[in-house]
Amino acid sequence: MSYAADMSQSLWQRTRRTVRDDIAAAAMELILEQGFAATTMDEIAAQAGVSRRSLFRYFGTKEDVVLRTLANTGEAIAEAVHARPLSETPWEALLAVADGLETAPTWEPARELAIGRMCVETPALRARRAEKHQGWVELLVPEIAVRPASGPVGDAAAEAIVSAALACLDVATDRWVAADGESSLASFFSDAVRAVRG
Amino acid sequence: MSYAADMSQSLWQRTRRTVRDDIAAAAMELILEQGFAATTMDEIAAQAGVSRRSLFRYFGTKEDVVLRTLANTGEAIAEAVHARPLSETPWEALLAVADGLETAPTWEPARELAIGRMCVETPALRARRAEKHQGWVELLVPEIAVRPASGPVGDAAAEAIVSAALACLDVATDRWVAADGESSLASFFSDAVRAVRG
DNA sequence: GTCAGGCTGGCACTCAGTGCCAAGCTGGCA
DNA sequence: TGCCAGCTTGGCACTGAGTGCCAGCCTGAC
Repeated sequence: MSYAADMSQSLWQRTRRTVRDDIAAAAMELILEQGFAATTMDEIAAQAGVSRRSLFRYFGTKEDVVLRTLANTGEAIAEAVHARPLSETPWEALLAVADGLETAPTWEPARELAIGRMCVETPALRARRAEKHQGWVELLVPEIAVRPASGPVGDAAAEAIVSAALACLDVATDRWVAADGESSLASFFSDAVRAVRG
Repeated sequence: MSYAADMSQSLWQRTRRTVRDDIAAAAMELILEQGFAATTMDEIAAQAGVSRRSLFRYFGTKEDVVLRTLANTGEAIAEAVHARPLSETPWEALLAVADGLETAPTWEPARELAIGRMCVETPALRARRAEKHQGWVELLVPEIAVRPASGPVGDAAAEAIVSAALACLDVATDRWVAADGESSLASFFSDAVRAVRG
């Protein structure tokens, strides 16, 4: 069944966020079937029952249609780090947060796996994901900079730590996707961190 | 004076690499003047004295025109790591290689700074650079995986180490660019690594 | 001299993304 | 109830990146 039918009627009454979600759901249906590169924004617009122009108002780029959830994830991670006791070192806090990631209400393994697979096979998506991660850095730096380590941490050091941690997350995600979601993402993450910190 | 005049005559006789370099030089002249986003591939082609179509044969994307040197850098780094004694740990080798980076014959601080600045202000370029770095990972992993650490290293750990190191390099590059090339890139890199490995 | 293979430029096309404008909806106010 | 201001939508036209195709030209081998 198509999304076009029911969405064309009640679109205006819905809140913006709901519309976004509905469009994204319709888009994912198409993209998972045809692949990211082979799906055009015109097709997505048609499937979602909105005009091409409006589609670009909701999602600035085609990549954002797939990766829209990542911005929220960045804020969620920052909040989770914020919630950790200040006595924890940066890495203790980050590892603890990673452990809790998969139990968050917004965590849907199937969706994350699908996105992960798509990122592996579509460099443009991977690049865009990296950009999003870059955005997370500035969210996370203030949470990390205040934490204790060997010596005062500071912004420069915090930025290095956060960037390295996100690199570990990327590696862990790739491994997790390659393993088809077997085992937990957190375990791959802690493996990566352990390797890096020796 | 323009590149168009002298290049339109002798273009065919030149070797492919030279042509690439000449095109890139002409392009950089334009891009540094107008900015990356405001410069079109048509303008670059005209300035370089080649057709738009041929320009796309030499550089698959607009970003590649600016970042073309990075692929070589990846191989150069891999070779440099290969040349380090096998008794060195991954991080010892990587730090040593970073120290030597700026004395390499291909290292031109002015160009690197210009590229770095452009990457800061143009997300698309930054994303593309990240993609290139991703390509370096597979070059570097075999060089790192054979090195000693606390326990056997292996590919998974090596990938994490290399990715984290490249994240440190990115942070270091940003700082170095922000400092306008004052101090050495290597010192920023070792600062980052020290912060990460605490 | 000629023939095959590779490089070149031109043309037309697809598709992402943007600016502009007119039409419609909504909530507030008289 | 009627009107007005502001926001959203959709349609249109446009720019610019990137690609496929083809025809012409140059080069090197025989």
